[in-house]
Amino acid sequence: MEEKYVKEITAKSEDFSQWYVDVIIKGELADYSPVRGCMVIRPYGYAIWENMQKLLDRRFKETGHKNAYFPLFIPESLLRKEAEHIEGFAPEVAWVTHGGQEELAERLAIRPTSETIICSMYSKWIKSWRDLPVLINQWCSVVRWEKSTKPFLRTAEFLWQEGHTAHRTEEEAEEETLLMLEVYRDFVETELALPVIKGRKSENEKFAGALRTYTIEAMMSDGKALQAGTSHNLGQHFSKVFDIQFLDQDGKLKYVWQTSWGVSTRLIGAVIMTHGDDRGLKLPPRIAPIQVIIVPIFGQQKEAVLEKSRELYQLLKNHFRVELDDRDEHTPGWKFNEWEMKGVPVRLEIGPRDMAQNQVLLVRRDTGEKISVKEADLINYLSTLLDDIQANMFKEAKKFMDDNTTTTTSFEELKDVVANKKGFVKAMWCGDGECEKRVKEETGATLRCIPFDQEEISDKCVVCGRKAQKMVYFAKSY
RNA sequence: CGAGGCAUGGCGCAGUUUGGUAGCGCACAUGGUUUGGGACCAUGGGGUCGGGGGUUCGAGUCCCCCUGCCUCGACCA
Repeated sequence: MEEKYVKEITAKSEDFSQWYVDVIIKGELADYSPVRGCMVIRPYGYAIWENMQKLLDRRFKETGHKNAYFPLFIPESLLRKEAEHIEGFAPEVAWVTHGGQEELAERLAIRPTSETIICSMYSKWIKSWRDLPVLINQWCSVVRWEKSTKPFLRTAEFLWQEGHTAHRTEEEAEEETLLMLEVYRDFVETELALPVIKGRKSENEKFAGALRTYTIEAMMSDGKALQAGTSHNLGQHFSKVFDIQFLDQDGKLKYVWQTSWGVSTRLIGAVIMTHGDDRGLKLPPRIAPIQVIIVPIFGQQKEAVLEKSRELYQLLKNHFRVELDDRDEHTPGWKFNEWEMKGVPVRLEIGPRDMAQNQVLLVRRDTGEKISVKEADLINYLSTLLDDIQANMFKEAKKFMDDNTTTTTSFEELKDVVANKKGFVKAMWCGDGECEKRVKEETGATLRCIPFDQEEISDKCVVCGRKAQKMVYFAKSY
């Protein structure tokens, strides 16, 4: 960076964590609240979430899902039914013990996730093969009493969606699990411009109570991995415990096969950490609350410029998410920094010089490039430009991920890369959880996923040297 | 939850060592001049020093407890 534009934000290179917090607070995405570990999502940050919701919800509907809402409270007995599940969540469940002054006969958990309460209803609703599949999604917040928190990435309460489906056969459930993983991949890559690795979680890393967990893993610009979304094939673990049975066509009583899948407001954190720079946030046009910010440069012709900028606003508002910053109390330069900090993809400057030539000046947030465009071409140009920015942001992020992915064939090399180079490490693995644990203990990196796109790097496990089963990704993660 | 650090107008900080009744920059308000990369002048408002307790004639400053935030680790979307 040739010049330091934004004074409020700590340089990324200086202190990545502080930079991240600065971008969120100064960019007015969120703020700390009086409640430990809980943040307030401010209007600008919430608008990003709303855009994400819209784009995701459309995809859910297109794949046949319907939204519903289940209770926030889960009776303790219900939560305890599936042993593996409660064991996984026990340390982070918040409990309600009193109603008013009276102590409850049975404690109520505040949902850390809704498998149990939803399953209890499914057992009531599902009787016949004709009732299947059940394809339900819920938008809600969940609570996990986290020990250490960080805005968007890990908070005690967070917003998410959780899909819960029930199927007639194992194959159908597996198909659904993979379909939703693909929906997530498509969503984050297309709309959030976040490249991801699609794959399966190891036994150690899978969801408590799942048969198999699939994941999309993204790389943040400090080289750490972030689990961006998960899709679980729950098998029949829950249906057996919650007695979700149906009478199949062959006259036999069978347990349903289930899935669950979710993404959360953590994705906002992923967008910040993947695309942001020293000037602040950089938002992909598809989810940016403001795609084009109009900044009038008054010069000596304040009234005329103001009138023209209002005209431009009217012209553009039916095509783009656009706002006019006609505040008088700030200079143009101040506004430039402000909107760059907030990640607005395109700035439109209009001043006396542009007016004289019937044009406007567009400035790209992603590259800083300045382009003069004739007013007559503006709408077409902008729509192409926004697509271009979206594509370029994905390309940049993809390049960063590729550049920071290293292939290793020895444990020494793996340790060295994790310690000194950061990023993802590709290596062969024998499939033994003990080798996985050794990597974690000796390097701090975890097995992020077993990618669908396999490569044969070598035939030996990077840890123990035994015959390798799979190529996997290791990385330090959030 | 373990180790370390921090907490003073909205934000960033000084004042704490050697207790004496709170200051600077930015931001904010009003008026004026300005406006193509965080403008300038003038005037003005705002804090009781994270919370509680203690020592003292007197505490932002010393002692104890609590809380929150940040970093690292353990655990997790």
